[in-house]
Amino acid sequence: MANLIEQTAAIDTSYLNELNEQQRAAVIHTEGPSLVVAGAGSGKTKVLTTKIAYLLKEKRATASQILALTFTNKAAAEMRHRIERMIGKNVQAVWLGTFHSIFIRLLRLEANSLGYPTYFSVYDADDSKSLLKQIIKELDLSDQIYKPTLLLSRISHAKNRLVTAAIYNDNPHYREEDARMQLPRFGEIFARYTHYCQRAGAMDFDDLLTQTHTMLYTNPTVCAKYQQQFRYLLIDEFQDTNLIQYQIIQKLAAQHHNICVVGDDAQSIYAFRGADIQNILNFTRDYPHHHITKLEQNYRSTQHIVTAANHIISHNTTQLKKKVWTTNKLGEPIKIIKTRSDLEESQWIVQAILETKLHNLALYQDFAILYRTNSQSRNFEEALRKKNIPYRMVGGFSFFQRKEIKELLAYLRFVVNHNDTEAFKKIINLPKRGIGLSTLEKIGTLTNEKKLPLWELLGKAEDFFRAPTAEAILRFVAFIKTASLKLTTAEENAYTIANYIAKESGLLKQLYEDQTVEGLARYEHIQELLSSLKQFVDDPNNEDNSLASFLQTVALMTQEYEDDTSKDKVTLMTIHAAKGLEFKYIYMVGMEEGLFPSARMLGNQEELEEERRLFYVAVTRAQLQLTLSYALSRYRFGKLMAMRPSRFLKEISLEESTASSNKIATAATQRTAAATQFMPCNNVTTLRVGHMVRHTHFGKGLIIQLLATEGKRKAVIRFSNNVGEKTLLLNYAKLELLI
DNA sequence: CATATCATAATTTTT
DNA sequence: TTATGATATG
Repeated sequence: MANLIEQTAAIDTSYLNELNEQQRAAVIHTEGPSLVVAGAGSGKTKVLTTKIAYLLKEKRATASQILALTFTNKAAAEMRHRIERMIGKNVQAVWLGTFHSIFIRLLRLEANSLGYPTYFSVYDADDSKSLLKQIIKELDLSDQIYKPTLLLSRISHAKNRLVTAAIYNDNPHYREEDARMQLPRFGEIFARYTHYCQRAGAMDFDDLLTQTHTMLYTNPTVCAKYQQQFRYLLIDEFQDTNLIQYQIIQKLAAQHHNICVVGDDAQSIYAFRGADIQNILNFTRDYPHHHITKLEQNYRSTQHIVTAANHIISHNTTQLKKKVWTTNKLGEPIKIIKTRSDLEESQWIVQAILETKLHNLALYQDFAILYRTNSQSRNFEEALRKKNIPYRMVGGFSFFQRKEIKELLAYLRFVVNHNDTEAFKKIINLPKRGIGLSTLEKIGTLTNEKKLPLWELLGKAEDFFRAPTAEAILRFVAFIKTASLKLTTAEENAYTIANYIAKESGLLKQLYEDQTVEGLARYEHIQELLSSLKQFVDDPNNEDNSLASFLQTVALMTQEYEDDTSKDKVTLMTIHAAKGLEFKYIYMVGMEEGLFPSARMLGNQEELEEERRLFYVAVTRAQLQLTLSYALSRYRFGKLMAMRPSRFLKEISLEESTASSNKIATAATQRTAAATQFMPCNNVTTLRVGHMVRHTHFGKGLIIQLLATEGKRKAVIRFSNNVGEKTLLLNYAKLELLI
């Protein structure tokens, strides 16, 4: 017995000892509400994962008593991985996942009482927009004024403030607002959208939150069950939660009150989606007896980077008091690069990566190029390809958003849920069955007029359509029936059924016959989807390996997440996608007014401050070196536009060293701009033996040797005009590269 | 109903 | 510039 205690203690200290004082305080304070304000790079994930391990080992919590909510799938996967490494066993039973995925799990059990089928469909943003387009058409409105994207975001905001369509239409205040926005019929659209989703047995992303909220606030039995079960709640990225998420969390924690929220107000970048930094303040107000810990020591970045980040965020007026500091070394000053065009920018960055890699013996995976918008990636991709540099792009389109994948998934969805209208719209004429736009429109009107569910109406096709159309529809219906019958048989599983559907629908055949490169790739993708489905079915950790469960899981995979981070590649991504990550060398590109901060965000102070927080996030991704670049001209919408440097560049520093190095960089590029293809600056890594350079005092010279002593890089340069050979410190020498 | 051609809008960020 | 959607034609 004594032996056992000793052993446990030994294990505990070993992992708690890796924490600093504040981190440890955050971990061992398990009972009662607790707020952890975690600065960038302060070991937030470490605290969360250690805390879960601590709860399991020390507090004897069972895995299923712990609910840990993250914002992205990637964060959840990473946490699970780290916990498992820490305690050396599988922690599948811990309720660890994104808000949306965990809520789907809760909802599935109660869907019927909420008026949905158990295996409701999940509409992604495309489905929602397509549905809105249909509604706009039905109401005979112009999609120039009633833009689907705009409508969807308004609906989303309403829902996330707990405003349903019914509440919306009852409140004259909203109608006035719509009139002001020149969208007088928005309320009507909202109501119809809600109705159609319900009728299709489908929830959109926001419904996953609102329905969970409804379930917990209206069904005391269900609510009590989960309040009882979840002894410990942990919330990651708390600053990004919205009102509805916060209220759900509160409700779930109402019995045990063991709720630990971790966040950084400086990194709140999802206000556009309804996230509310006020939630952090609300938390301290709602739980007056909370425990608070501030993690302020940064372990990630150099002093230069931490200082710059602090300067940036100090320009925001709304923020919690916090001082991020580090004992890391000073590091390289932050570089600012000016180029003439977006093309040159990409070429310069790629060249700099190659040279930094050589000089510092770095790997490609140590580098990341960050940008504000996905559309900026193209130039960089081309430049990287030209130099044969391996790269990976995070975000953009995910595997599950490929056309062919969505098509097969739509088939599967429709087999599971016969009223999934959006899935139906995708597949009814794929492959061609002679059912076109007018038939589809007629089906839409009929479901409204006859008040028939889609599936029933299809079954009665003969009553409503001419013979050839009706026959085509009935053949389709028969096929779906056969496929869905297999769902109930024991010999079949999700994989075999999907296989059957892919083959018998003609989808696979159609792709197989397409012998173009793209066609072959699409065929491969389908095979890939099928094999991932097989994996899903065979996974012993999977409680529910039904086809429906697979579809719900996959619906939330909107971001590409690859496991092959092991491969040595340069990473390209948006700042949003970079959140939570770190790289030795960060290139933050496109630092231009109108691009970053985005022109759309210049409207008000709050939006500008969110852009600034976004910049803060970008800067704090860097461990060793940060390079910021901007171009004086850029192609946008196919037109060449003149650009000005971003206001954020002025905000990074009042500090001497950085400021002077900025001057150097800028000056050098200006002088060489006219003469060269490239835009070299005082980036010392650009220099090579044999290069001709110009020094401000000594004039033209030839580099005959490059040295590095005591970490200081020097160059031996033979100057013309009687100056002779000089050894110069590259950090200080003002050199201009001549090609 | 299917296909080809033309016009036009788009670039914020994501579960 | 590119991608998507509307329109005209077969």
